[in-house]
Amino acid sequence: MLDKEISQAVIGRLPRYFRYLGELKDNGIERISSKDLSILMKVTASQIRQDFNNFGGFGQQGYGYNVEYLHNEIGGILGLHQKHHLIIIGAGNLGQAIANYMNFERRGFIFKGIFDSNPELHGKSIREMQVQPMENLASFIQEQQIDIAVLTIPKSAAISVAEKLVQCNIKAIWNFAHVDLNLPNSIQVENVHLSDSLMKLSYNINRAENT
Amino acid sequence: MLDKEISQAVIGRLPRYFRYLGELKDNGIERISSKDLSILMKVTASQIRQDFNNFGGFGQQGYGYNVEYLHNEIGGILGLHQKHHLIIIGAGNLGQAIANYMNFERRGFIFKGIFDSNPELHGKSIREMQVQPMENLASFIQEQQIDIAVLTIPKSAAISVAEKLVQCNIKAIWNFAHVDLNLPNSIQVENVHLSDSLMKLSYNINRAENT
DNA sequence: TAGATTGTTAATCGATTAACAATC
DNA sequence: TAGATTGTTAATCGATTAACAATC
Repeated sequence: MLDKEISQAVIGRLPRYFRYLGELKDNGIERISSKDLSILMKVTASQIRQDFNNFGGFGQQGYGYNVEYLHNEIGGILGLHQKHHLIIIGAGNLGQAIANYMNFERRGFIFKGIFDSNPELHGKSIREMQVQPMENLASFIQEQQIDIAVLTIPKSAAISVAEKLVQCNIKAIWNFAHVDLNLPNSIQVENVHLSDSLMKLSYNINRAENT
Repeated sequence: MLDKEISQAVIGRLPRYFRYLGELKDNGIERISSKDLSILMKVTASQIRQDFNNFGGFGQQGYGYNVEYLHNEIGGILGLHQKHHLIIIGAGNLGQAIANYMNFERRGFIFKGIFDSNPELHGKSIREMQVQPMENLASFIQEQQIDIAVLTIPKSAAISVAEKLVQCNIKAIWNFAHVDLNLPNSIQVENVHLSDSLMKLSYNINRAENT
């Protein structure tokens, strides 16, 4: 991978390509042209070819793209060929949901532990893991070589916990708290702001009704 | 609201403005200039003014913007002054988490019911609501005037359920299933694809390590 | 009034789409 | 070979930023 910077617009589309290619592969489709894929995905064939060519030529003139090969390449670009160790901080409903929804394991995201500041939850078993107190956090991250922390705690706690995670040399934070984390650029942050998403939906309902 | 179409890029930023303005308001700040807000939010002042002026002039030269007024206006644009009735379909971990994480109520999204196809869950109580069988869906939507359905079911079920919802005249679907729903344009769909989000994070971890 | 800051037009930048020569 | 389809350059479109006159 060269260092020519890929735009986040392109990155944002890669998981969707990955998903469609996975489905094609599961259906036994061997090859597909950018044109056919564009019809399936409702985007332009131009965009598909431009996107892929950010990472090199995956296709063949007159043939198209080999589905399995391309699927695998995009998986690699997305970093899915490496294993990532992750922990969940916040054992409330959302934290438990994510722990249990570990379809992610299939993609190399290994659930290693769950933490909460509430003593009542300590020792409670979630997916064969006992909820740990926050005091264990630093040593656990180091010992278990944790890459990713999932933040499913209220925003009041999120900022200070995030700073603590940075000190523990975490690589990335998957942030479900409804607050912006201002962390060093070396820490990767991906936000899932559910209420923002719901408000967008609300806007679009409104707009549809008033036109 | 006029019909000059606002780009989704702008809409996507509104909830964040709304959040910051809410916090300023809670902190007793009365007014703010686009410049100060731009520093706080780490965007350009130009963008802020352009964004707001899509909806009309909310500020005053030489003064800036009144925080409370602007907060309220943006809330209105986002449709938060109306009440929305929502149901959750899929009473698994994620569905339960969303039902319980009903901070949303504060914004006018009223949780009215939860459904699941699994008979073992029927009657189970979630936030004082009993899980209902799918057979009740159509009549319930009509009687309770449900606007929004939250889909927290596996993708295998999501497409057929979504089609059923369309027949029931639902207005909008908040889709957590990892599949694209191809529905009529009159139905508003907002996707939350958690695994896409995690893959983006994975890409950025990778990129940070290889540069 | 003078200073501050908006609303808005113009300039720039980046992303998407179209076109086509290269080539399988 | 002829047809198909990529990789890539050029053209277009849209979004962001800069600039500044209007005005509080």
